Amino acid sequence: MAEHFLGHYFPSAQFSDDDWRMITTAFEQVRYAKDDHLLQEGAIANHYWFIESGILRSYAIDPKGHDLSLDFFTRGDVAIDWSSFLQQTPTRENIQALTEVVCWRLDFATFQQFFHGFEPFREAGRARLVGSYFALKRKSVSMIADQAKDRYRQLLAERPHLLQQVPLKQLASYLGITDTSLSRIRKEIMLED
Amino acid sequence: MAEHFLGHYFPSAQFSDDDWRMITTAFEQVRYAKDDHLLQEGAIANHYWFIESGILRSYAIDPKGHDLSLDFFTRGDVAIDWSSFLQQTPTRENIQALTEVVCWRLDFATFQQFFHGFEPFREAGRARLVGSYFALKRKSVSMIADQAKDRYRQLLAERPHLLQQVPLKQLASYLGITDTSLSRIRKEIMLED
DNA sequence: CTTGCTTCTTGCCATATGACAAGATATTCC
DNA sequence: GGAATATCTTGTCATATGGCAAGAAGCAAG
Repeated sequence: MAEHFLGHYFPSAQFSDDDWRMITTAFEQVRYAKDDHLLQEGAIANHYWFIESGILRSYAIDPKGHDLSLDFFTRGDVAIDWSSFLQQTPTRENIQALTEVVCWRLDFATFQQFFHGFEPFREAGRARLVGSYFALKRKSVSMIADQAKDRYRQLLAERPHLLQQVPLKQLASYLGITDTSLSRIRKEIMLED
Repeated sequence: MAEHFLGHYFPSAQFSDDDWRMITTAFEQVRYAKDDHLLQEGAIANHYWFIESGILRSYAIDPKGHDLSLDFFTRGDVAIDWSSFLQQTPTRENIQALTEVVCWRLDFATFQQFFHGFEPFREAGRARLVGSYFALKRKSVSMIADQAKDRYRQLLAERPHLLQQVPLKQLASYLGITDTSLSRIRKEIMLED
């Protein structure tokens, strides 16, 4: 079986050659330029994207008009608005390319077919969703239990590549603070060690 | 077909009589007394619970030893730690009865059998999970975008029954503030209107 | 009823973070 | 290369919320 990029995402061994071929050919490689939008507020998410390279950001505009970063996606991640995609309801989020991006996308109808048709695909999809849920809960607890400086330290430890490539303002709103505060926190940490 | 409490949870019309009977009989009615624990940190969640009456609370102990309320569950809700249940990994949460509780529980093995065996059961389960994810994301954005007073107002509007029956301290940590602050917020709101 | 125990309120002060505005740097584009 | 823009830093001051401790009020148990 030829080595397909999706082998990084699915345990291909669990599929028959035929099934695996059907699945991989259903994904379409897509490229986006910096600042392109993959999903815009109000639309119904009809795709999701397995990322091969580049950085994506999801964000929402809050009632006061502030841009809030919700998540960042890089190689190995799946960029998706779970609610809009699975419920086929209008999204409140936007997904935007922060760099040039190469990814593989699947549409909802095909996803449904695979989800109901292939047990390993189903388990993998459910595991992704649960993983997202867990990560969100962890972040949510951290927002309450930890100070901003600690949240930044954790991001620094876990996703250092983001800090290089994402503008400070977008990181700040992800951490739940202003860019001004993040700049100060960063300075304090520099002085500490 | 006899009217079963689970009819509130599943669109029973989508199942054949035989399937529906198999599903409903797999659920076991369980009662808990106030302060009983249904799940404790460190355990692997082997059940989830459809609630018929009473109030449950999930909480975690943060690194500083503070008790953080994660969620509340009442009639119509499903009390579950999605991550621990679906991934069969040790939980970091606790689920506790705040009142006497009557509920219907299902174990993981049977859940898996139904999930993979019945498409409507599968869709219903996935919809529940996505619903939880969406609610959590909404709360997460609110923690960043709204002030504590607004979060309290929203809780007051959406789940007023909780405010009557849940101790202020447990509500406060759910809102991400101290009981002292919540007491003050509550007073301010009383004076306003 | 009275003694305890939990829950809730209130006062005083501390602190993390926000708001705004001015510069300072870095980046992009012609 | 230089002008225009976006990004980042820093100062001053404002504010939401926390920490701690003392009471007050409600509840439970003998």
